[in-house]
Amino acid sequence: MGLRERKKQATRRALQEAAVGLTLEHGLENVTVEEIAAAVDVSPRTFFNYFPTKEEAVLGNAPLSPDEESREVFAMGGPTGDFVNDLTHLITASFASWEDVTAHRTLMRLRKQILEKEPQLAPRAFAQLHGAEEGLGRTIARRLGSAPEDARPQLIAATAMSVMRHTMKRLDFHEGEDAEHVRARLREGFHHLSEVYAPSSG
Amino acid sequence: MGLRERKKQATRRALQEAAVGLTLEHGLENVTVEEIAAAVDVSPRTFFNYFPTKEEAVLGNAPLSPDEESREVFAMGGPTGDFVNDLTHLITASFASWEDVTAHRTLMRLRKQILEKEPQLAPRAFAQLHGAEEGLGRTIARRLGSAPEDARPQLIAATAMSVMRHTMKRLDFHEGEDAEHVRARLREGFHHLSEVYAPSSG
DNA sequence: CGAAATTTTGCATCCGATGCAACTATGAGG
DNA sequence: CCTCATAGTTGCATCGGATGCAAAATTTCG
Repeated sequence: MGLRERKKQATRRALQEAAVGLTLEHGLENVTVEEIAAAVDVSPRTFFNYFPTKEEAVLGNAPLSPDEESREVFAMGGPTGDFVNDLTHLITASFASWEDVTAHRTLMRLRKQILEKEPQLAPRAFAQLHGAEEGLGRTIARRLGSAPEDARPQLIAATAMSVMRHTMKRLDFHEGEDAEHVRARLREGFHHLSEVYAPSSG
Repeated sequence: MGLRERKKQATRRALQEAAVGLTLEHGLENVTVEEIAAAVDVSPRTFFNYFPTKEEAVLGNAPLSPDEESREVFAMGGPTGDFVNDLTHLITASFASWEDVTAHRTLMRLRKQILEKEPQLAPRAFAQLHGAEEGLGRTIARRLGSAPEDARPQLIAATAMSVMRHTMKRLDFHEGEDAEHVRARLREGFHHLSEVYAPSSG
């Protein structure tokens, strides 16, 4: 990787960290793009060459869609044959590089703190998960062999994302949390659902 | 109701309709607050006396939380004794006045069209449901007698909101859709979930 | 009618965001 | 090393959303 590319990565990272740090310190509304840019010693205009909005610098914008191979495996009935368990594999495959997430645990933790302090940002954070929802529904439809007008796959995708969201909310991004750990938590969540929503369980 | 109050309601309604109409016609980004205000023959500044943001005029801001009595009934094990069925009652009670919703079917339909055409607005629309989630979780916790550290009520609330969202997406806001109709659709949704997430159903 | 309360409005201002053109740094080839 | 092409940075102008404030205008009520 050349000098040019390295500098870009460094600037990007620095802007994210400045955005996160300043937001935690003063609150999102009391931090201007001008300040963030100044902290990194870059012009305000450059900030917008890296991030389309201030919020995106604060929250990050992980792409969040399972790779083609994982989708194919899931659609064909794998990897284990158990629907719920396979679903947890598909979901965790969404983190294009889970190592990346764990490598930046500190940043993730700070972002979690921000989300707790600034509820206005929550919708924007959901938008990422929601973006993946439709595609997830299509993959589920393939596995189930559903007719196109069957609404169930989308429903399953929507609730699965809820479980994912619920699970992520309780992650603390420390060492122990690898993909298998997350899958275990997801399985727990799905299990709770099957208990609660079973007929006459109240 | 005095003249003053009536005029306010009229202005509010007119602004919403102008916002919705212009947005459908030209797209959200191509409609300015100035234009919306001009269409209602009101100063731009006045627009912001009614709505804090342009988006809120377009999407509306129904409060969306069940009334105290409905929460109490649910927490105490009613109204039917079946958990899932009672949950559908609690959720539909969230529409402080369902009549209001049905009375403005046209506006609701237009908003639905907007949400399909302008995906950027979806997160903001979810925010309303998300706002109700935590409170719903607490009510569920009361009914289940859960310990405070039990995460299940929040999980149930989150997925219930997903089912609600999924259901609302398929409403078309015509005459037949009263609260009981919606509850039936919700029950269907919950039923699908119990089937799918049941152990070894793949 | 006239005073009090409430709304509307204009004005100034801030800040996020975008397009554009000039400038600067990097990378590749002779 | 120098030069050119390319990519990235910067300043500038501009737009539009949003807010605070104080001066009109309007409704309410005595």
